[in-house]
Amino acid sequence: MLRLDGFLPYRLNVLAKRISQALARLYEDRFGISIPEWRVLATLGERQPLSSNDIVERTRMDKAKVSRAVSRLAEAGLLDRQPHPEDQRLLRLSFTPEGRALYDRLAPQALEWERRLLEDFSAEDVRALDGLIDRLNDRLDRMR
Amino acid sequence: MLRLDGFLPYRLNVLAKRISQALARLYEDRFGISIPEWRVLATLGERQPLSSNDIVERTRMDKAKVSRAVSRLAEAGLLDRQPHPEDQRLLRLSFTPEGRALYDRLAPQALEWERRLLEDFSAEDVRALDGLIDRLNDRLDRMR
DNA sequence: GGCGGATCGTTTCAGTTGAAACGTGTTGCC
DNA sequence: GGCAACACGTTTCAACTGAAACGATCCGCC
Repeated sequence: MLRLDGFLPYRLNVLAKRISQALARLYEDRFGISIPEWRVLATLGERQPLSSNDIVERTRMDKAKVSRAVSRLAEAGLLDRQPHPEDQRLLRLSFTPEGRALYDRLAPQALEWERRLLEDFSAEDVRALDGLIDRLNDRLDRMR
Repeated sequence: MLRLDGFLPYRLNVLAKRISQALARLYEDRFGISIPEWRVLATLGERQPLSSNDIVERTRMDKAKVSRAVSRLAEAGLLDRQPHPEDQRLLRLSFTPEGRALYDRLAPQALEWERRLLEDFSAEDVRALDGLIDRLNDRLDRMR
C-alpha cells in the first residue's frame, strides 16, 4: 500500500521546496533577488558573457522565465544587456560593476548556507548524495 | 567559486521538478488529476475520513491549495465532503465509490513508476537515499 | 449564558508560471 | 539575391500559487 511520506517523488519535492524556500530568504531579504534572478547571476558568475539561451541551457529554466529575470536584473542596473555584434538575435549578457559587486557578496553567503546545511554530513555522505542525484538524473534521461 | 550545477539546492530542485513533471504525466494524461489532487487522494488512501486540515498537516500543502484540490475532486464526484457532526467547522472527507476505484487504479501505477525509476538502485542505495533525505529534513528543522 | 480569541475552510488578490504566438534576425538552398 | 526554415528573445494569455482577509463555528473563561 502506498504511503505518501515514503514515496520518493513526494519526499524529494517537499525537501527541495523546503531548501529552496529557506535559501530564498537569503537572496530576497538581504538582496531583493528572486530565485530565477539568482540563477542568472550564478550562471554569469561562472562565465561571461552569455546569451539568454546559454542560460536557458545551463539552468534548465524556461526561456520566458530567463527573459523576465534578465529584464529585472537589467532594470536594476545589475546586468548589461548588449546586442551581439555578429548575431543580432543574441544578447551579450554581463555583469555591471554593481552586479559583479552584488554577486561577489551573495555567492559566498550562498556557499556558506550550503555548508551549514551539510555540516553534519561527512565528505562521504555528500559524495553519496551527489552520486545518487546524478544517477537519478541519468535514469530520467533514459526513462523515455 | 560557486558552480550552480554542483550546488545542492539547485541540484535537488532540478531533480525534484523533473521527477514531478514526469510522474504528473501519469496522473494528468491517464486520469485528469493534478499533483495537488493526487496528494489529497493518496492521503485519503492511507486513512479515511480526514478533514482538510488533516491533509494540510500530512502533505505540507497550503490550505488554499488543499481547499481547491478538494473542491475539484468533489465536483468530479471522486470525494464525499460531509460536515463533521460534532464540529461544524470541519469537513469529513472520504472517497466516493468512483474515487476509491480511481485511487485503486492510480496508486499501483504510481508505485510501479517509482519502482521503474529506482530499478537500477540496490536496496542499500534506496536506504541510503531515504536516510539522507531524512537527515536533510532534520537539519532544516533545526536550522531556525 | 455570553464574549473574546482561536480554528477551519473559502475567497480574494496580486504575483508567478510556462505554452504558444509573435517579431526580428540568420542560415541553407535554389 | 530571394525564399523557406529555423533560432532567439519577448509578450500574451490562461492557469496556478500563497498570503491575507473573511465568515462561520467552537472553546475558554468570567
